[in-house]
Amino acid sequence: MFEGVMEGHLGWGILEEGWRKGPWTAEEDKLLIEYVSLHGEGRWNSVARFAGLKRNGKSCRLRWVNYLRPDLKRGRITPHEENIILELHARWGNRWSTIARSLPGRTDNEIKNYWRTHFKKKGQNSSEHSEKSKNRLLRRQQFQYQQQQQQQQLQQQQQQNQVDMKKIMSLLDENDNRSVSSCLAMYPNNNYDEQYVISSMWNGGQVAATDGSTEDIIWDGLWNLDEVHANLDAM
DNA sequence: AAAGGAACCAACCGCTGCTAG
DNA sequence: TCTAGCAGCGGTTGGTTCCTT
Repeated sequence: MFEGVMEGHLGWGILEEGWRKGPWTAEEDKLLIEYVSLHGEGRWNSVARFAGLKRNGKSCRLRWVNYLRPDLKRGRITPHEENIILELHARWGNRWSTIARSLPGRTDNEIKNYWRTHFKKKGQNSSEHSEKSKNRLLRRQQFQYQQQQQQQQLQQQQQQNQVDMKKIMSLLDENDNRSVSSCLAMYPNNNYDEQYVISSMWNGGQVAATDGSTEDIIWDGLWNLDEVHANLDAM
């Protein structure tokens, strides 16, 4: 987001007591991802030593938890999630990490930010809420409603895909000698990503890229595997 | 088209609780 | 039991983007 622009900004990207501060660069992200994929989460203070990052453990943990974790959900908070946040905040107050646990893929930081921008201010000066901001809210809600409708359609599609996935998996169990492509051909409903995951799983998780850019594919694969795991958990 | 304000988001800080030695 | 180190949490800040006027 701030890369390049912020790099030269006074006070950002500087070294303080040997630690770099400010926005993360793509290179730093890459190092951190590599470190976590090798050593797992935790022992954040070792990251600097082993990954060659000039970041303290706190900063590394925060970057991973709030931005790099592969199971993070991107995009706006949906009205459904908003309801959950409201309900849980009423119950638990500002215990953001507790609330975040009920919203898979959302971070405490994200929820905290959302609450502050949407509800805290609303509560403070609800009486003086102008017509303008009401209209703005209305438009936003309309937009979110449309998004929700789209998401529901997507979910329906995914549910159908899950059924197909089950069938594919049982077929895989049933007949190890059958080719992946023939299994996939039987269920054309699945999208490319899911087909890719199935192929990866079939190949024992090994991923090969033809153009040499293995990294993106590997991470795409991890993303998709997470989704598959989530789907399997939900079954 | 430009200015101003609101919304969004990444990142830092300080504090607390846990745990190993 | 005490203490140091670490991880995690909530609060806050400040830059960017979006939207309205």
